This record gives sequence, C-alpha cells and structure tokens, in this order.
Amino acid sequence: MIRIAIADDHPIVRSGLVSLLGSVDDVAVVAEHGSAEALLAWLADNECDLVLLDLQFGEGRLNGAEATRRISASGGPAVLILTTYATDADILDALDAGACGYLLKDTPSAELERAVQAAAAGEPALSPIVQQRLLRRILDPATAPTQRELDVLRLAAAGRSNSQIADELYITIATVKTHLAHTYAKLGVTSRTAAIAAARQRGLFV
Amino acid sequence: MIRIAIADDHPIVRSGLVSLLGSVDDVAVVAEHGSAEALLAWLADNECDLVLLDLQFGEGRLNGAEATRRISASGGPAVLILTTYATDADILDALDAGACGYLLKDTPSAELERAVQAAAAGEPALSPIVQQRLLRRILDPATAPTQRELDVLRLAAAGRSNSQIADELYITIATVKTHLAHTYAKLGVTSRTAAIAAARQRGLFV
DNA sequence: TGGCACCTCCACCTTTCGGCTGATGGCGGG
DNA sequence: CCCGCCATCAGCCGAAAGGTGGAGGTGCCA
Repeated sequence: MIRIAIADDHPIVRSGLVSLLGSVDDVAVVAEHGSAEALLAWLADNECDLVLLDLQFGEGRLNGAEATRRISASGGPAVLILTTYATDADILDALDAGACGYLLKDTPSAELERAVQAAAAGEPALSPIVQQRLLRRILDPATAPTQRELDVLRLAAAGRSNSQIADELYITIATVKTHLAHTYAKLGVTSRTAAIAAARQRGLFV
Repeated sequence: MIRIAIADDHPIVRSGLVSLLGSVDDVAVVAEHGSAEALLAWLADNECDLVLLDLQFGEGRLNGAEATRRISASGGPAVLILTTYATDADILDALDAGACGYLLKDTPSAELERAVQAAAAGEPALSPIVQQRLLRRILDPATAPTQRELDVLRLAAAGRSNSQIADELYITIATVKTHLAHTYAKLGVTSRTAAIAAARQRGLFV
C-alpha cells in the first residue's frame, strides 16, 4: 500500500487527486494540505511513502522546490512534483532539490497512476514534455545561455535598460551588452525583445 | 436540482469538480467532457442548467470563449468560466461571448458552490480578482491602451521590430511608433521592453 | 454641429541598442 | 601547462527606437 500525502493550494486539484487516486488499488491518500508549510509540519510527526507537491503556492508562501529540498534533506519520502507549467528553470530547480518526478496537471489519469507507482518504487517519473525539455538541454547545450547571461536577460525582460541592468548587477554597460549579444547568438535572434520572446517561449524563465 | 455539464481538458480538474460538486445538495453533474467540441456535441441533444467551462484547451482545439459564444447564440444554458489565469483580454472576451461568470481554479470550494448557485439563478458570479480587474478598467480607463495599440504592443512583445510590425499591420513605421508611444504613456514607462513587461504584468495579453 | 477619441501619417532630433573587434583575468580539463 | 569557456571591460559605428510637435480623416454622440 502506497501512502500518499498531497500538498496543493487549489481545492479543486486536491479533490481531483483524492478522487482519482482513491479508486486505485494499493494507493491511499493519507493527508491533504493546502500549503507546503502545512505539509512539512505534518511530515514532522507522520509517515508516508510519497508526496505529491505543487510548485507554486500563493504569494509569500514556501514554494514547492524549497519544500522538496527540505524533505529530501531530512530523509523524507519521495517527492513527485505536480504543477501546471514546465519551464526549464522550474524543472531543473525541482529535480536538483531532490524531486524524483515532474508531472503536469493535464496528465491523463492512467499516466498519473503509473507515475505514482513508479515514484513510490524509487524510479523517476517525468512527463513527456519534461523529458523532451531535458533531452533538448542535453543534446543542444549550445543553445543554452549561461546563468549570468540569463540574469541579464531576465532583467531586460523586466523592462530594464542596459544601464539599469549594469547598475543592478554592478557591472558596466559593456558587459551587459556582451552578455545580451551572446544570448542573441544562442537564441538565434537579433534584438532584445526577440530574445525575450524566444527565452519565454523556450521556458528559460517564467 | 441544478444540472451541470463540465468541460475541461485536465482529468484532475474534472475529477475534482465532480467530487466537490457531487457532495452539494441540489446539484448534479450530468456530463463531463475533455474538450469544448465534445461538450457542444453533447448539448446538441441533451439539456442542463449550467456549463462549467475551461478557457484553454489543447493546441488547435476550440477554445472556451468561442464555445461560450456558440452556446449563448443557440440559447443554451448559462456558462460559468473556470480557468487558471485571468488576463483582461480573456475576461472581457469570455464575458462578451455571453459567460455569466468567471472563476479561477484556485477558488475555495465554498465559493465555488456559491458561484454555481448564483450562476444557475442567472446572477453574475465573478472571482474577486476578476471583479478587481474589471473595476480598475472602469475606474481608470486612461491606463487602458486601445485595441490597435495592443495589437502593436503584442507584436512588439513577440519580438518584432517596428518595421516588421508596420509590414504586418499594413501601416507605416511612424504609426507604429505613435501607437507604441501612446502605450508607453498609458503604462507609465519609457521603453518598449518596459511596456511589454508592464502589459504582461497587468494581464493585457497572455 | 461641434467636440472627442481613435487611427493614421510626417519630420527632426536625441538616446539607446546592436555589431564588430579586441583585450584581460579566472578556472577547469586534457 | 596550455586551451577553452566564462565574465569582465573598451571604443566605434550604424541602425533602431524614443521624444516632440504637429496634421488629416473617421465615426460617435451630445
């Protein structure tokens, strides 16, 4: 029997998961929480085999990736991320934090069941889209801007000018321009807005 | 007894709605569909009092707003939109299409029940965030770019240059620059990327 | 009929951005 | 130890974008 704890801030999703998983053999939903904090508190003096965790909780709340990090650090149960969107940053962050799987909320119920079984058995469980993202990142590392380049691009996407970015990152405008130029080359574009659009489309940032 | 038909492409959400609404008195979920097309086909020879409809369906599928338009046009049941995000454009489009309500998927179950009762009774049922958006739009019309200005800004956000935008919209660069300048003034910014960021943040486009 | 809002267009000027070339120091792998 | 990648910086030039101030046309509504 796989004992599952759920944490998601959407009541509709929680209810759906309970309902879908409740009809599966060998699976029991033993807890249901609306925040990562509540889940962690519950885990402190309860046990389960698998956690189904959303990534985004409300403003100012502990997010799923950080919660995953804490659960893994304390030797807790396996964590399966279940969220709406899959950006490269989110995926890598969650997996790096120790999540053993990453599912999207539009997952068909059959696939959800399979993923739960797999995750509880310690196997990785990734949505097809997530697998595709990871593969692309491995097969085509040339298209991947570096962390610093992404930092600059993110600020550009937030509407900052080159000089503002330079100020915020404590570098000169020349450096900002260099980083941006590199992202343009890697993304195959020739303008700041096109780079932002491309990065957004590829899920390089939310 | 309120007879409800559900259309949402997320099995988890469908299951959650059935589960939540199933336990409410005077409410019965009489149909459950994974696409707007399936819902319309079902409505052709079935009856219900209320439709709970997602806005976004998969790539290339009929979207919720257009489905709402068709249901309203044929004198069908009341439509209550239930979706994840609330951008100004989405909200106005859906309400314009004839939806009597607009809920977000993070709605607490109590509020969901209330909204369903209200919608079935013919009253409007809007999420607080949606109400706030609409109010802001009414109270502060100066901040609202015109349709044409948004068209231009949307293309800018897609990475197009002024000359590309001019070509696509069959206008001159001067006009493009004028429209953009107007959006800058209305959004309180001074650059193209800042305008895009501001528009995105305010939900002016997805 | 006279605003009023919107869309369209123009010219001139300043600022910013992008492309190019080149350079330095750090850091890790072969 | 050297090579390659990364982050940092510089200067120059042309192109793109933004700021200012206008103008004509349309459609709507009081």
